[in-house]
Amino acid sequence: MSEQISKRYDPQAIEARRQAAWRARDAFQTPAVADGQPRKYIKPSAPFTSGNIHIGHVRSYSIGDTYARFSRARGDAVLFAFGFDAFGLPAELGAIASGESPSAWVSDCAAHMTGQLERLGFSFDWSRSFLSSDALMYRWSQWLFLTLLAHDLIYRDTGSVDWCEHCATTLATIQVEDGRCWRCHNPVQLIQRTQWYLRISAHVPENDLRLQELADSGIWDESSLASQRFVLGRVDGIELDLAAPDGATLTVFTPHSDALGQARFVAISPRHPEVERWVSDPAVFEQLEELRSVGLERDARNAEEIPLIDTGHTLPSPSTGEPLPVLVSPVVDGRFGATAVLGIPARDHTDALIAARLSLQVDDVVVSGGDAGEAGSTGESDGAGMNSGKDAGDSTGEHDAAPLIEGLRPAVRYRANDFSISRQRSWGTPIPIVHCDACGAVPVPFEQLPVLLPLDLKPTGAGNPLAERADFVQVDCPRCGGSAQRETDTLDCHFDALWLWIPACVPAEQRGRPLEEILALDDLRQWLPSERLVAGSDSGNFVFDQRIVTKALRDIGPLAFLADGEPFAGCLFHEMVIRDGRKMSKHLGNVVDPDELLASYGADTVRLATLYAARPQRSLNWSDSAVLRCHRFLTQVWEFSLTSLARAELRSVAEGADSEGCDSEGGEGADSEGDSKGAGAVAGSTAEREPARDTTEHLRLKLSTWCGAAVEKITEELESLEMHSAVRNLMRLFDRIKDFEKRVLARQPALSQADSDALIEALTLLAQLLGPFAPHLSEELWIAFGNEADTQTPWPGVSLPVTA
RNA sequence: GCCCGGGUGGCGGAAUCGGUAUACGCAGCGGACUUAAAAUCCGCGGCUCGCAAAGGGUAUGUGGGUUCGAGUCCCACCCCGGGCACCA
Repeated sequence: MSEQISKRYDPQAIEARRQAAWRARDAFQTPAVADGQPRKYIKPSAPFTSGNIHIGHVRSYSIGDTYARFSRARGDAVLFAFGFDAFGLPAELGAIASGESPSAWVSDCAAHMTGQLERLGFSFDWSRSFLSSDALMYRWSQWLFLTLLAHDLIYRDTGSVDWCEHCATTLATIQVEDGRCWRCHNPVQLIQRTQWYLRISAHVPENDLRLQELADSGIWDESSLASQRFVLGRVDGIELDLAAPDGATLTVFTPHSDALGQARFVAISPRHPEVERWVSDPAVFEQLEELRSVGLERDARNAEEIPLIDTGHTLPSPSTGEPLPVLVSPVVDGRFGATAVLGIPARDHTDALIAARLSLQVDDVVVSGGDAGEAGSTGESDGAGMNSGKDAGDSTGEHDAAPLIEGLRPAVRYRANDFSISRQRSWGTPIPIVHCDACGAVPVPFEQLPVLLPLDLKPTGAGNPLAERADFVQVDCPRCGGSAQRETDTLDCHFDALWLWIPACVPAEQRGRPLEEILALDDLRQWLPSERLVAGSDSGNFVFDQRIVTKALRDIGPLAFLADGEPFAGCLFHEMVIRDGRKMSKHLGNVVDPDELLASYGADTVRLATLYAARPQRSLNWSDSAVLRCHRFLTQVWEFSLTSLARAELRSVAEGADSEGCDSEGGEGADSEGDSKGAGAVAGSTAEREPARDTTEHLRLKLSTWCGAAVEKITEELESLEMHSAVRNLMRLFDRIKDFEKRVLARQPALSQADSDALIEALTLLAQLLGPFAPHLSEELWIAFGNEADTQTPWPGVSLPVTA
């Protein structure tokens, strides 16, 4: 075997050989789970079909793949597969630019990216990959839409969108340049439209509650938890009911339970269910309507700019009875959700700014740095927590030491809001709704799914190509049979993502079956929940909403087997790859091209470098020095291993005949043939004479201790996905192995048989430990060291069952 | 404005529980090998005073604090990056 392998490290040849072998033995096929075998569904992020893998993908999948390979080596059943997120605006723009249909564009992109990912050696089960734009996939989005709609978790409401009159189309934020259309440069206007919304509020408190369980489980990474807390936006405080002179009451909230006497106004969210009761004046109502239709300008979010409407009504202060003006402002939404709050300028920075705009008389403004109102309580969940009176000793709360106010009760508010899921675009999942003049909005019956999206759409940027297709739009009403029109809005990709973590659990050959049969599949159930999600830190919102919808589907029934309604048992959000301290972008010219790196150094080096350069939770500031370091490391491991192996083989050839046992350590008088440099060489056919006394046993013991420590440490680090430390320990182990040889040779001219055996054993262990990190090199060395080819290399100390 | 990260040599960055700051690599300098170059290997490198050696002084964004001891913990501040819901 070893003659076939060049001692020079040639990653291109090695990687081509290994990848061919993996394909031949279908190495990453998802196994059927055996009784008692741990199963792990490792969920990578779903890349958008942009056309190219970028270095951030390499980082993300290197972490996930290392964990997947480690898990297989320990004998776990592993499901590691993904799908492309193929719907969305960039696909339309790509199709416009290339003159293709979006479906052709995304399938070209997916094919190219798949080739890049295979070249990188990621161990995905490719038989399970998919595009979210496949009808077999998006019918699930339609099923989900109808299911949630039937349980009142989807509703219609109005919202505002950017509209270009000239192009007769809705524009996304990135299509608006300085207030003008990207295509025709005419001014953009905001218009009101009916939209579909996802109601998350019913499950938000449970998402909060479960967060503590996830934290206790220990397999949710701390920064992932923090991001979930941030999206949740929990604020603890108190609430009470205020009654206006005319009898109308309003429940108001505040986090500043100890400063009620310093309340100076009441602010209501424009989305508060009872807001209209407080805007009786037609002029004020008009302002409210305008506020709702215009939405929030990006630069008008801060307290100095944000719209305020004075309703002219007042409510009595909870402690003094003084009248407090009642305002309507979206400033409430961004901090506490669609609720009503007390404005306490003396304690709250934002409230102080608003009071200043209203020229309200305020007591001494003592704004504490803590500003508990901001939902920044990402630390401990009770960071802003204060049961009434908890902070009463605070010097700023002296005004109303403790007049007990009736009806005061602890309360919680969440910033997480319902969101719009419909888009006026042609390249998306069609919303399964038919609009009938007689019956209104009628859901398409489940058995008629999927509502197929025409594949030959040619978007131009103007109008809505889907709405212009009579063959799509004109249908009979499912209820009355009369003539009707299909909904021409499509679902936002965010909505597709709510289900898309599940299809990888369904074997490809089962995917065409009726939906209810797939939901009953054992295959589907045994892999859920996913053992670990590995995704970019920008996925926080997606994951939050996946957690919401999983709970909804548990309650409705399809996912009832997930008792806690959590899709991911564990989660790691990694940070992005940057360069020169900046996010990579073509504009800045600081993009790293994975293809070039692959051509120069090979996949093992590139993967190892992304793992080594920074801990996953930190941004990786790209520098070539990490690649050079890793390349040198792998080169040296390769050459040192094969050279040592060749010497050991020479030794056994030379000694094979005359020495009785391979551990024979007899012999006297050191032979002085070793040369000063590669002294480990066994000189020709002259057998080395072993020294009379074993002067290197302590070194072998030390080496063995080092090996044991490395296995222990690296195993722990892989379990907690601390890849950067694991790589450092691999490098350290290699240094120690080299050091062992150096020290032995400082004492005697050549390695004894026992030294040689110990060296080969340590190098074999190193090859084994490298498996999850540099899988191509690892497997070639593992075979070179005489182990069985074409099987999964086991983790040290693990014996894998022989699979037929 | 708000949220989350960061700030250590010429550069990327190490430093487990608060215990020899600057591991490892890049660049640089010196050497080996070579006709030469490239590649590879070995050695030396925080700054500063000192011809040099020996030996001092000083240093982890800034200013305080806790401690026998702080890159690490606490308080205040400065600067940089990322995010802030029709991009995914």
